[in-house]
Amino acid sequence: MAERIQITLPGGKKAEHAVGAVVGDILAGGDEKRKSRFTVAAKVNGVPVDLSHRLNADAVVEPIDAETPEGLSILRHSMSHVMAQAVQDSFPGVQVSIGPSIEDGFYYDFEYAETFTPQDLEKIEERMRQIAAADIPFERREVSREEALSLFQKKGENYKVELINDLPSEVKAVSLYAEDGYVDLCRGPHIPSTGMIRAFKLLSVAGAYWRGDERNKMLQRIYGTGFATQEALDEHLRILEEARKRDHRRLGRELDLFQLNDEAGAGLVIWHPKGALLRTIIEDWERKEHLRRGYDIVIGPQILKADLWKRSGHFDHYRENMYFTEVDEQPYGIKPMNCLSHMLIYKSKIRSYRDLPLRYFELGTVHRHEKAGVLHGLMRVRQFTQDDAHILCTPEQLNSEIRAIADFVGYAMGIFGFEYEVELSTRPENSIGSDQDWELATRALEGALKDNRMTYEVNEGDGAFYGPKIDFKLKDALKRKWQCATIQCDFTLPERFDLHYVGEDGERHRPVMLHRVILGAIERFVGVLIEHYAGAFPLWLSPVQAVVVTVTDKHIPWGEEVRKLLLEGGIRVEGDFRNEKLGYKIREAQVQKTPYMLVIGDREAASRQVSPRRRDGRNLGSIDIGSFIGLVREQCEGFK
RNA sequence: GCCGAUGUAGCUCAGACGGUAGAGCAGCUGAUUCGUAAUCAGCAGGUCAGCGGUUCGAUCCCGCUCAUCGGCUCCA
Repeated sequence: MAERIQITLPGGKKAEHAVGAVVGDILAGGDEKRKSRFTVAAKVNGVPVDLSHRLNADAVVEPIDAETPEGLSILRHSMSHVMAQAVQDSFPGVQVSIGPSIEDGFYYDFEYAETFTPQDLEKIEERMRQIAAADIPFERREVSREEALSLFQKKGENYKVELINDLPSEVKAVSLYAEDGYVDLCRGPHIPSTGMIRAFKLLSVAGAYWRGDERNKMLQRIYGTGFATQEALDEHLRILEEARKRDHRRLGRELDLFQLNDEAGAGLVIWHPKGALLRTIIEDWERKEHLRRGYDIVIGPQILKADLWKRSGHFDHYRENMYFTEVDEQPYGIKPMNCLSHMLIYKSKIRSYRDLPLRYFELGTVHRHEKAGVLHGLMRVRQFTQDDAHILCTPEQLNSEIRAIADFVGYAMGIFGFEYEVELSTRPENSIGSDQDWELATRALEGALKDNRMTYEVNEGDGAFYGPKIDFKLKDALKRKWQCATIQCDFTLPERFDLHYVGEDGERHRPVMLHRVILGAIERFVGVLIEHYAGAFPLWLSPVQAVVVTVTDKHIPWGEEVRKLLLEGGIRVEGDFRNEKLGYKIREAQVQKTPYMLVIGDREAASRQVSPRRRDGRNLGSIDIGSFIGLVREQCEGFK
């Protein structure tokens, strides 16, 4: 006879669960009125259990709150169960697979002969609301593997059967979750009952490989999102809408920065004047900063003989992603990376330890044959320019070089207005190179991070095949993460190209090579910048910093003169002298997110001044041209 | 590459059981000369993504291709 225990649910409601056999995991919160953490008074068998250990049957019940990440994740995961039930209720013949919570919501993967449509999603949502309204308890039951197996075999749930069969042999029992007759294989934990499900929305259907393996069958994945409260859901949907408005593909067209044209080819960016100017501003900044930090600027050719790519190992490891061509019946590879010419520069003479470190910097344009399905605006393209550098140094210099790069990244992120996170990726499965080299390189990277007192996460086995790496992920205004800077340690290429330097001892030694980028691909970085600033770039980056706006035609002569004076003063300025009302021209400049609008009317013509209006709507009153130029320069120097 | 959806004017989108298409904004022309987010009027604008098939006739139905969008896989 199972002992039964009474649990207090949020809102004071009582629920009874059997200890051991049936245990509901408790989610507190979820009640709109409760903002503070809610404590559930419940113990099961008196055993406290870590919720991360979800196979433990004697679960209990630490207070969880839907406003904490764990609580929200449990809520969403429970929603995915309810969705699965709703789908199976509405569409007979659907097989379920798995349905976890994810960063912004949840999903569940289904196999079904028909394709789910947006109308189907509404139907499923409706059924979910019914299940939620019925306030059905989630009940946990432990059964033997065999029992579970026969249950799901009988139901024809082949994916569940596969999951059970693939459990490690020492697992003797599995847990089931049931809601009023509906049973699913799951580790839990879940909310106590479906009544806590209030705020959710199904968002989209997409294909997804079973178990994430492209050799497997593709299932239909339904994505949804959910929150403890309607307000939180509304806020999330608002952020999604905001992200849509900031989409760099949309703003790129509206601000006339670039185009992606299918006549030109997929993944090939055509930069319009303003976009090209923005890029140029960034590139000029890069050159200046690299020279300041002791880098040498170099330039290599776009194509190199195929033999060279064979020697570097790219032909073996990267051929699928390379473009090839032929010149005078000789095969050539179009560069997907910039390292090779840098190696040849190093090899062009005998190097002494006194020459090291050598830092070769190239704004290198590369071509990579990315699969058609992965192309995305400026974020994933087939031709792009990296702010690439290769540093050749002695093993002893590794630490200080890596630290300097990390500092450079931090400086750059500050200048462009981003926060960032750091990840260290270690040796992958099929890597090349000796254990000793990997050890040295990994220690060097990790040591430099520690010496710089940086916090970082470790991604085991996520490094490049030739060496470990540090990745920097920047965070934009909407908290989305983007890969930008990376530092990769490489012993292989110096080996393959037989690079050496003459040491203090007069002997030949092998240098180490660091591959690194700071902003990464300029294309992607511009895309991220556009979305981060929603197109309203800081003054120093704005392709057009000011627009001269005349009130009527008779003010054009002074307007022209102002524009000329500003151009001479180094300001990126345009004139809008069209026969339109002032309000119309202000609106247009505003939509274009131009930092300054200089209104020229009777007053300004008489006093030979300008009246700047900032894009935030503030008017600065009438000031002299010289003062305005000084103002702009000062802001630009401070990267404002 | 895979699953699904989509492709109509520069942009956002209507539309016709198969009989070669519209609206707003943008553009152009004219009027207007105006003080900080949209002045009025007129005009022009389209191989309905491309190629092939079915049909008396295809932008619409079918097939292929290309591209885009949402994901998956990939990003050494």
